[in-house]
Amino acid sequence: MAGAELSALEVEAIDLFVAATRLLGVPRSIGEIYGLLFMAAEPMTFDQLVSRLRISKGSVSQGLKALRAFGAVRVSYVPGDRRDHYRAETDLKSLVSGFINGQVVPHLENGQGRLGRLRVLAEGLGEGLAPEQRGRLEKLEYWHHRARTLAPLAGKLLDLP
Amino acid sequence: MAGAELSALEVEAIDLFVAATRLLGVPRSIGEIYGLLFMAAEPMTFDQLVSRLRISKGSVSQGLKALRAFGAVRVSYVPGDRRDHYRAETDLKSLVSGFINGQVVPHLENGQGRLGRLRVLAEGLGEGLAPEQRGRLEKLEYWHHRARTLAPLAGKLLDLP
DNA sequence: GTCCTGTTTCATTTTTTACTGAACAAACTG
DNA sequence: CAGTTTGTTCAGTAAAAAATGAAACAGGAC
Repeated sequence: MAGAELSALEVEAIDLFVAATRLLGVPRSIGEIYGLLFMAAEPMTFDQLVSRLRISKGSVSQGLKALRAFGAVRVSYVPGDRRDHYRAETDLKSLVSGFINGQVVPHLENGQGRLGRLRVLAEGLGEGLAPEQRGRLEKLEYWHHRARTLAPLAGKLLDLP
Repeated sequence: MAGAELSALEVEAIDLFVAATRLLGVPRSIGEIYGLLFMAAEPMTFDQLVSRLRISKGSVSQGLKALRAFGAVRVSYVPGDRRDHYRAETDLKSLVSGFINGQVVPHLENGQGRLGRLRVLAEGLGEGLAPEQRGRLEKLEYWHHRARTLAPLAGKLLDLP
């Protein structure tokens, strides 16, 4: 019933990606799934992930959903098999762009709303707003603009140097 | 005993920075502290932060420690006052560099170690390593190299466009 | 020295987040 | 069609992270 033990190589690779999830603030199980797929010589099925990683179906389902959402795993068609087979996307540019679009851009967008409200409050205060505060609000607008223009370029950046 | 209520402007600014902490994966209290300092017309003391934000001394102490660690707050000297006065650093380049150096670079450094172990394991396998796996390991080395060379440039990037 | 004042530390509690597993749905099979 | 396989959802639970507050500490002031 249980899948094969993980090899030392797989364990080490998974460990590396699990460490990366800390930095990125995504759940550990996502790192486990991506790590195993990354080292796999060929695409793996849902139940292989469950049995080899020994995590629940729920976690695998949620994890794959998230990974698909930002393009970090792809589904391969395998003739004669009804199950989906998953493989890791390994193009760095795609991964970075996917992450930015999935995790960062949405935040920037509702930052838009917050900034708007802040601007309204500031206008309401008129002279009640200290010059320092006015300057800070300008900084914020500038930061936000910076982030919004640079975010889409993050992937492309990897081409240049 | 309690500090003045937060103004609507302050609440909104704090809210914005608290939202940012989610994205960056740092504790909420750090966003509150930075947000309040950011909107403050002048530097604030430890106990002002405690009483106006109504969070514990422990949180303020830890939060300021972290913020100082990556250069997001500075301590101002105020003549005749024994207390430290804190102000927000608002130079975007400094903030970005500080964050990268504090949160990202350490991760990259111990990624170094993990990669080394992975390399050793791979060599031990010799022909037991599938060509796909060999390719993946090369990708990893490349990614890591990329990250290490680009990380220090992140701040400078903000000069250009 | 003792007494303040300002800050840090850390064991405990609270809150948040991620994981589990069983029930469910959809799609295929014979 | 009934039965099976494949994958999803979600309420409950477990684990991790953050906040609290009391105690300890540092360094002036007296």
